[in-house]
Amino acid sequence: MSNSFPKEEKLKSRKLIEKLFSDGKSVSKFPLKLVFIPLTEHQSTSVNVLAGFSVPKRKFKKAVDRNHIKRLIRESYRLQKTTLFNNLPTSYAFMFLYLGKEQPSFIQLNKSMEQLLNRFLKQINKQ
RNA sequence: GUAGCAGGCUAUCUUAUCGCUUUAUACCUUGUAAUAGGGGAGAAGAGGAAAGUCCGGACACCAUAGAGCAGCAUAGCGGAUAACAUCCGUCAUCCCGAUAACUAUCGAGAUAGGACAAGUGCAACAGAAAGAAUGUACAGGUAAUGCUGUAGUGAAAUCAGGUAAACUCUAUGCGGUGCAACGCCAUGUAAACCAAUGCUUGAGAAUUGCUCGUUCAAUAUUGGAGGGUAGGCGGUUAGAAUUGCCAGGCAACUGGUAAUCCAGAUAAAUGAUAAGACUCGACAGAAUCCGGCUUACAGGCCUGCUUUUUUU
RNA sequence: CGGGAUGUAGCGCAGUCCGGUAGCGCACACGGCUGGGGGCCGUGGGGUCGCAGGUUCAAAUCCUGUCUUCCCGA
Repeated sequence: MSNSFPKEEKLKSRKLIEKLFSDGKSVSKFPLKLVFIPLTEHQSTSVNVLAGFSVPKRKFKKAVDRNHIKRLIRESYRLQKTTLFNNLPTSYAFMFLYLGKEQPSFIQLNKSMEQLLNRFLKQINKQ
């Protein structure tokens, strides 16, 4: 049950996304980059994290490739988000970006995701 | 059997676990009930090109949608179609191959294929001369003359010359904007909206590129409830639909009948892991919906024609 | 979803409207001026005009299709 990734946990609001890119901070571990921003109280719901995924069109011209990479990232996030939620004090909005130029394998992506989330937690705890 | 060409069909599969989108019965809770909330067994879930956006429609709104000009598109003839620049048939012209022999027949293919007997323009080099023109050599001819033939230049040389994928003319068609169209709800700022009345001006503004025409029009009073904002719902998938059979037609296609329901997302749903099979898997991801065209593309299957080999 | 531009020599551009010779600058090669370099002067080489097809006697130019790159609007 905890591994599911329903609609409510997806980042959908256009305003929130714009605010995320203008005011948000970022952590990166090649080939992934995470942009995040804390959610204010009235924005936060029962959900811990709102997450979105993006692959630039400039690097992957074919829609099939972009879709596939987004699916891989989403799958990797879905499998690892439980441990993240256990250590999070407040709610956040996430946007994952893919920076690489080639099609990744799921195993590589999974490792990168693990390291990326650890770096994120460290940065949070410093503050 | 082999190789090639053309056309059509197909587009890896199986199992388990975790997850995504749509739909959803039983069930649980509140409640008299309608209903509301929870729940989630099961079912369904990208393409032949979903692509390029090159044509044609459907559908929606705009009443300043009218008239004229301009502009754009099409172009043998006949048919199909909702419509088309698509498709089918056919004629003509051109090209290739075979037969046959200097002219036809057969097969395969290509064609933006109306008009230069309305006007305007254009034709490098060569050539006397490229269109209100005339001339060299030889020959012929005349009362006389480029009057006639041949040579020569050129893609084209006197003939109602060529050229319209040159302007143009003829015929036919085309209102504009596009689902982010458009309708509704919620939130909520503010007087930027609408109607009526009255007043002044006819300046200015609006529209399809232009003209005509048309419409609006400062401010004030009264009345109405509108305007902006991508937050949500509808539009949104049952259709010029698919499949089978029968009938009509040379064909494109049409009619009848039976059965079926076959994606509907909205930062945007198909993936991951493990195992197995084979021929080892190409190009590639729906976004309002259809009909075409074009482009990309591994393998497999079917049909027809041609080449060559073997057997009868 | 809609609209527009671009492609010509190694690089940057003109020529395309209105069809007949492909040109300019930088760079490159050779020669000269100088004792040498730089600089200047002269000469020269180098282009499938993105690709395919068509119209035409003739196409970078006209027409059709297609590909690449880039930009704009919602």
